[in-house]
Amino acid sequence: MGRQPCCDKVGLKKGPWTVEEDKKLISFILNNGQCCWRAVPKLAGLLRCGKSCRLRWTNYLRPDLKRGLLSEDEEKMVIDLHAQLGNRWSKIASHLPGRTDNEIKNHWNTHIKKKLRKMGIDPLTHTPLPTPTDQEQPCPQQDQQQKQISMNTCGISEVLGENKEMETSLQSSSINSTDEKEEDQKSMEEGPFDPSIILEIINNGFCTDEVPLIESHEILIDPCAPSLSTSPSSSSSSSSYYYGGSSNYILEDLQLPTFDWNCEYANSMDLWDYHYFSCLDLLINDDSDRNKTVEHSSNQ
DNA sequence: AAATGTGCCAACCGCTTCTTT
DNA sequence: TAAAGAAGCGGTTGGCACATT
Repeated sequence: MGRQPCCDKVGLKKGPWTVEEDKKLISFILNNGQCCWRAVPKLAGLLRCGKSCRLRWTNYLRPDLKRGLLSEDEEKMVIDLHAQLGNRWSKIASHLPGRTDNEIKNHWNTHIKKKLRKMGIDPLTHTPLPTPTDQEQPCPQQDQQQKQISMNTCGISEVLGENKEMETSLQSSSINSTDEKEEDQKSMEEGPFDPSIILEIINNGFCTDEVPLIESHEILIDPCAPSLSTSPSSSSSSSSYYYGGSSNYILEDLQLPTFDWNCEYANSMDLWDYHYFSCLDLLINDDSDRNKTVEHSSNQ
């Protein structure tokens, strides 16, 4: 069967977005909401493919995005989720409000992977990387039983993390619905994650003193709990990272209302003027990266 | 100061999944 | 039920900024 790639059409622009294009896209979506991405470029007056518009919006322009590096807690969560779900970045992102799959994927590839390798853990399988000593010392069965106990009580990130107060185990936090249960079950069956590595890691010398074992009954399941950093005051010191940053402005500075745009709302001129000009001002004035993009684009 | 290497991330590409007809 | 189209997803790349030699 096969289809023509949507961006192969002659005359469509590629590459970094300009401020003008951003303005058009923001303006269009604020007025019309998100619908039918294929039609968006035409209706918004953009020489982009719908896919490109969707990506730009979801990964950069969306007002509910958090900017800046992932906090420690978020990182731990990503590690745990990755252990369960593998490279399903969108699933992982869905557990981290304000974060995009692209962002998490990038962070994984540039930071977490290295971190894990450095600690002797294979980021792909979440198992210890093979070492000569591993081969020499096969695990006695007794240890296996002990590992089995640990499997149910401890997430890998708790071992890896420097922060000692991991609030919940991933295994509880991610299971919110029947679908997810099934999915997670599937992931556990197929997935590479074998929590029994925890003891091996410990035996290899990783911060044994700092790893409290949590009994399964101690794990709190609160699907309604506020997610990390949903408000500036909701998380620990790490929140200042997001909100104190100089150039990562979009989410906070836009001060947009709960993100559920619809035409009626967006057509309110008062709101529109306020948000529109906030957007434009920020897009044009406040971010070095943005200017970078503009310069870059204008040089092309 | 210039050349080279490395890190990072926005954006693209193409495949998969979902929805509609 | 199958085909076609739209949207979503994950892997990869291009290019800029910064560090190192």
